[in-house]
Parts: sequence; structure tokens; C-alpha cells
Amino acid sequence: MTFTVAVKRPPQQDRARKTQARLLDVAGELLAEVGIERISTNMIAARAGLSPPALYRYYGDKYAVLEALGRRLMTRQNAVLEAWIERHAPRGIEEMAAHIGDLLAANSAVTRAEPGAVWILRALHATPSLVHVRIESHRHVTERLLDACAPHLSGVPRDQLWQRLRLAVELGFAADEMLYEEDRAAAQTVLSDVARMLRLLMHDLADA
Amino acid sequence: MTFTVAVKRPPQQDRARKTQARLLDVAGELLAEVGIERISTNMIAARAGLSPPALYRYYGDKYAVLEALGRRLMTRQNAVLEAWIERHAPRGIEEMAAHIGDLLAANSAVTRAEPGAVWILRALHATPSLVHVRIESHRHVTERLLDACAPHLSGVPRDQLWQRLRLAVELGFAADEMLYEEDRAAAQTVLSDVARMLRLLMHDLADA
DNA sequence: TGTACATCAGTGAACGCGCGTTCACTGATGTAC
DNA sequence: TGTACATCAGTGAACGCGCGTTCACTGATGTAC
Repeated sequence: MTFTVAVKRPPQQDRARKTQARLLDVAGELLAEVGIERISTNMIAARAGLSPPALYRYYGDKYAVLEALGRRLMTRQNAVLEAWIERHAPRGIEEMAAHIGDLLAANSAVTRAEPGAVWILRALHATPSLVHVRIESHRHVTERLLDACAPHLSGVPRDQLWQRLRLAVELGFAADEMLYEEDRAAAQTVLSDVARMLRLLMHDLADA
Repeated sequence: MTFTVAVKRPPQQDRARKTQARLLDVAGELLAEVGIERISTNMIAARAGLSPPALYRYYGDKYAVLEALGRRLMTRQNAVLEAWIERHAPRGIEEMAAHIGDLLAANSAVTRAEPGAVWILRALHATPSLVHVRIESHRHVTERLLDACAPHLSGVPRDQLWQRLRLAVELGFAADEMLYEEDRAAAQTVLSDVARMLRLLMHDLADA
């Protein structure tokens, strides 16, 4: 009796773990250089110094590579979020509102550090089989923020709060993406304006 | 002496104008059905009841089709914007702030009416050769709003106002896109929350 | 410490496929007389 | 009103190409004795 399992076993050797990570790095670079339309498994393998079949040892297909790349970026963004929540959430909603700018800046720094980050985000946005990754991540962020805010906003119905925060998350990421496309707007200005808007939104919630 | 001209002559006959529009309609449908990754010129032509070369009479290449599709959508959105400005801008900033929700709703209605609209927007977002279309359109909207607002906000430096409005435009469109991806948030709630946020932003500007 | 051996990592060569696009052509349309 | 003719709209067949992926294989690694 045989099974065909879609999920790849994690690599056993050190060489393999490095190869796997290198494939993602290379995929990010290539996404930045040629875009989603022209990136290919053969191209990724070649740039990583591998023959085409080697890629398939680690990723089931082309989209699995992009999905892993997307998840890696979002994991890094989540780490930033967790640090921020741990630091500011216990001290109340005012404290959080006052430091929204820090969160945006830290998140933006993660994106900036990732080669081809904008294109990763765009790929997640535009590839049918990957849209769910982005949505799941945004929902996750929303829920973490909900847990952080809810205790201080007991007057607001939980699902209304969820929806507001979900929107705030979407807008935060949208602003971050805009930094890479709109060279007529200064990054610092955009981030501080978004922070201001989100702060207004939080005060608005707190008053309700 | 011969010239090779990239721009296609506009069609001369009625049949041709209908064919040209049909190609765009079909491209929108297919974008919705199979996504950017799998749409092809051959597919578009076939669905339109044409042989592949016929498409090239109207559009220089694959991206010209998508670009035309994107521009058509943005032209329709612009019409909505112009109507809104004409109606509310002369009556001052308060009047505009009070009716931001109308603008968002009208814009959203245009998107909803367009087959495959989300995928058009995503294609504009994600295809390297098309990103400029979206950016140009957002800048155009920004400038129209700037013209409408500036007379009532003489205290705010023009380029600061531009940057704020640019951001507001980006966020407005981001929220519109979100309506199609996030089924846990009610369209009406999202739109009214965005309207509220943008209103807060305008008041914030007016106070400065 | 040396080596036999099982397992893991990576290869060479090839596949069928559908892509975007072009060519030389035919059929449809509209207009001048 | 009829028709000859120029122009415009659309076709049939084919192209070279690079794609994603698979196969049966070889070389590298690590471990038990």
C-alpha cells in the first residue's frame, strides 16, 4: 500500500535546510527583478545554482514557493506585532494609541528589509491560489489586536470592534505598500498621517 | 519610407467598435474566472468568437488589453468623482465631509457593476507593466480632490494637503477592494467606517 | 579511527503543452459614380 | 438604384519558445559497528 502525500517532509540535513532557504531568498530577488508574470521554477532553480528538479524536493509546485515566501514575510511581521502588543497593550488604550506610529514604522522596516517585498505582497494580492494567505494573515493580526484592545473597550460590541480593527489592519498594510509605489509622498509623512488617522479612530471608539 | 507605429488606429466601422468593446468585456469575465495567471490572448479571442490574430488588430499585445480594461474602469470611476465634486465642492468643506460616504458608495457601485472588477484592480496592482496606470489614476483623483478642497483649506500648505489626500485616496480604494475579499465584514459597515475616518481626517485638516 | 551502508540531496535529459505572435490571405463594408 | 472598387475586419495555419514537471539516476552525508 502506498500513499501520495502532498506535504514535503522537512529536510534532514543542514545542506538541505540552507538550500530550502536559499530558494526563497532567490525567489524574492527574482520577483523584484522580473515580477510575477515572468518568474518561473526553472529560473529560481538556476539562480540558486540548482537543476530544476531540485526545487521539487522542497516545494510541491510553483505556488508553494510563493506561498512559503509570503508566509515567511508575514511571520516576520507578526513577530514585530507581538513585541509591540507585549510592550504597550497592558498599559491601556491611550498608551497603544500613542505608539501606533512605532508599530507602523517597525512593520515597514520588516518589509523594507525583505528583498522583493512589494512584489511578494502583490503576488499574494493577485494570485488566485494565494489570496487566502494574505487574508488569513490580516485576520490573524486583527484578532491579536482585538485581544489587546477588547479589555479596554468593554463598551464596544466585540464584532463591531473586530470589523473596525480589520479595516484598520487593511489600511495599515495598504499604506505600507503605497510607500513603494508613490514617490511623491514622503514615507515619514505617510506613516505619521496614517498613525494620526488610526489614533483618531481609536479615540472615536473609546468615546463610544 | 515606412513607420512602425505602436498605437493602433481607432476602428472605422461599427462592427469593429463593437468587437473592440466585446474583447474588453470578455477579458473582464475571464479575469474573474481564471485570474491573471492563466488568462491568455488566445483565450480572450476564442471567448469573443474571434480567431487569435483578430485581437491584434485592436490591441498591440496582451498587456494593452489589460491596460485598456483598467483604463475603462478608472474612467468610469472618474465620472462618479466628477459628479460628486460638481455637486458638493462649491458648498464648502463641511458639505464635502458630510457626503464622503456617498462618494465611496457610488464608487463601490461602479466597481461592483464591472465584471471581474476586483481582478482588474489586482492585475493593475500586480503586473509590472501596468502599475503606472493605477498610480496615475490615483494621482489624478488626488489632484481633482485637491482642486476641490484647497480653496476651503487655505491654511494648509498645498503639498502637505496633496500628500494627505493621496493617502486618503489610496485608503479609499483599498477599502473598496477589501469588500470583495473579506466576507466577515459587512460592506455597509466598512464603507461607513471609512467615511467616518476620512471625515475625522478632514476635520483634523480644517482645524490645523 | 576506519569503513560499509542506508538514507538524503541533487542531476541530466527529456516530455507535452499552451503561450504570444506573425504571415499571407479571404470575406465584409461602405462609397463614388 | 446598381455596381466597381478601395478599404477595413477577420481567418487558417503555423512558428519558436520557455513553461512546469517527471523519470531514472549519481553523488554526498552521516552513522553503526
